[in-house]
Formats: sequence, structure tokens, C-alpha cells
Amino acid sequence: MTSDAGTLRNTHQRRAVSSLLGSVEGFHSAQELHSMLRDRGERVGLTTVYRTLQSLADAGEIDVMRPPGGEHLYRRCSQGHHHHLVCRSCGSTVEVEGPAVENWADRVAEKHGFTDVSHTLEIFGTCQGCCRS
Amino acid sequence: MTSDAGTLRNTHQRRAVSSLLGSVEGFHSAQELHSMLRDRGERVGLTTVYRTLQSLADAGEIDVMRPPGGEHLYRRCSQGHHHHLVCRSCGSTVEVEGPAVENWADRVAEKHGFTDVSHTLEIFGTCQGCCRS
DNA sequence: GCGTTTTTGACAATCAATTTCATTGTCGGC
DNA sequence: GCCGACAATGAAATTGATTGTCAAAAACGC
Ligand SMILES: [Zn+2]
Ligand SMILES: [Zn+2]
Ligand SMILES: [Zn+2]
Ligand SMILES: [Zn+2]
Repeated sequence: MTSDAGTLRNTHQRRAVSSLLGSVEGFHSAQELHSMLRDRGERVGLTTVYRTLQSLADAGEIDVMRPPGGEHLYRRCSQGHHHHLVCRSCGSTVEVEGPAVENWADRVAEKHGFTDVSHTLEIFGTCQGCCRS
Repeated sequence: MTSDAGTLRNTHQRRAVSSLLGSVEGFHSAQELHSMLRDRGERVGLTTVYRTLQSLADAGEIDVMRPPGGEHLYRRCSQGHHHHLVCRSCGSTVEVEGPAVENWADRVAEKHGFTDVSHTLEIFGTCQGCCRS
């Protein structure tokens, strides 16, 4: 379904995208990442940026966030299941974990007879830096 | 900011959309609702369906769900803050509440100095009816 | 009714994301 | 080191949901 990971070829473009994701802070859209690559002098097509981000996300190497009314945002995150606390104003992000939440979600789903359970959870707010009005 | 709620006029179209939402089960997209209205013989433009859903959502009268990779889905739900447990296969929905989750989200945001906190949370799974493979 | 103001809706525009498809690049095998 | 099968690329075209436009129609206070 996902990973013919063995057949993935090691291309200049994939390395460029992957390396860029390793060197930037916070979440960025495909289009932003594409222009960053242009600025760096890398020649990578927008389509390829989309495709590479897709495959990295499928492989679990990056996280995807879908803010209300905006384009998809991508970021290289730490391993393992976690969620994001995001500033609505500047976009700065904190990774948060909550075993209690994970358990609650699974339990409530089981209680209703659901299997193969997953969930999405994002917390939005205004960070300290953006708070001074 | 939002609500000149007093100036909203009582039109045939708004009544049609609102009434439809009261009589259908589960979440539906704007386009689905639009064709349902056509099937019912109501004459409502797609643009108006979008606008009406938007304002109903702004007014908190309906819930909006944004499933991964799909269009926005709308549904008239019960009052108050809750979340949704949704079947990935048939779309059937259960409303769930979790005070513990709400508290956790607020606390973790405060701990990181975030204010004006909100969150989104959806649980996905396969319901009993869809489970027989 | 009348006039004002909101609402409607056909159509155009937007815009992220995907598809197409001819060209290019990888890489295992020789 | 070269070949050839096949994955990967990317420019351009396409999709498809959603939003903007604006003239015409409907609602409502009087
Ligand atoms: Zn901030
Ligand atoms: Zn989780
Ligand atoms: Zn189901
Ligand atoms: Zn909640």
C-alpha cells in the first residue's frame, strides 16, 4: 500500500527536499519549501516537491498539518506519536505528548465497537511572543 | 466581529438548508446537500448552500468536519463542545465527550505559555457494521 | 405599495493539489 | 565502464472544491 521502500531511488531532488526539511524550523507549505529550494539554487520542480513530501509523510518521516483554511504544512518532527501546539499568529510549534489522551481515544472508540482506530488532534493558541497586543 | 445576527433575513433558501440539515443523518458535503435539495424540488444555488453552511457554522449551529483529503462535511449536532468518532468506511458518526481531554489540552497549552486556546480532535475507525471483511 | 438593504445565483476566478506524458536519471547486471 | 529497464522528473494541463462578482430578485420596515 505504501512502501516499496526498496525501490526508492536516491535522487538529487529527494536529497534536497529531505535536507531542507532538516534545516528549517517550524511547518512550511510545499510551495514555501519549493521557493526555499530555488533560493538555495537547487533545481527541483514543484510537482516533485509535492510527491516527495507525500512519500516522506507516508513513510512517517515527516508530519503533516492541515490548518483550517490553509494549505498543508510539513515538518520533520521527532519520532513517535505526538501532537502539535501551534501559535495561530506566528506558527511556532511545540510537540506535545499525552498518553492519557491516546488511551481515552482508543477506549471511547472500542466502547462504541470501532476498530482500527486512529485520531487527529491539534491545539491552537497564541504564544507568549505574540501575546503583547 | 461576526454576528449582525439580528439583520439576518428569513429566506426560503436558508429555511430549506436548515430544514434539510435537520432531517438527514450523518455528515454531508455542500455539494451533496445541494443535490439533495434539488431532489426535493427546492431551488437553491450551490453558492447559497456554501454561504448558508458557512454562516450556520459561524453561529455554532452546525459542526464542520474536514476529513483528510476530502471536502468539508457538515452536520447539525447537539449543543455544546464535543468531538466525533467517525467510520472511515460508511461515515457513520458518534458524538463523544471527554472532559479529561479538554482539561489536558488547556493545561498543556498554558504550561507552554499559550493563551486563547482551542483544539480540534477527531477519532477515526471502522464501525461494527463495516467490520465484516 | 415603496425604497432600502440584504440575499441570491449563474458564472468566472482562484488556487492547492494531482495527472499527464515525454524526457531524464538511477542502478543492478554485464 | 556501458546498457537497458524502469523509476523519477517537471512543465504544462487538469481537476475540483471553494470563493468572488455583480446584476437581478426577495425581504422587511414604514
Ligand atoms: Zn507566536
Ligand atoms: Zn494522539
Ligand atoms: Zn461504518
Ligand atoms: Zn474538545
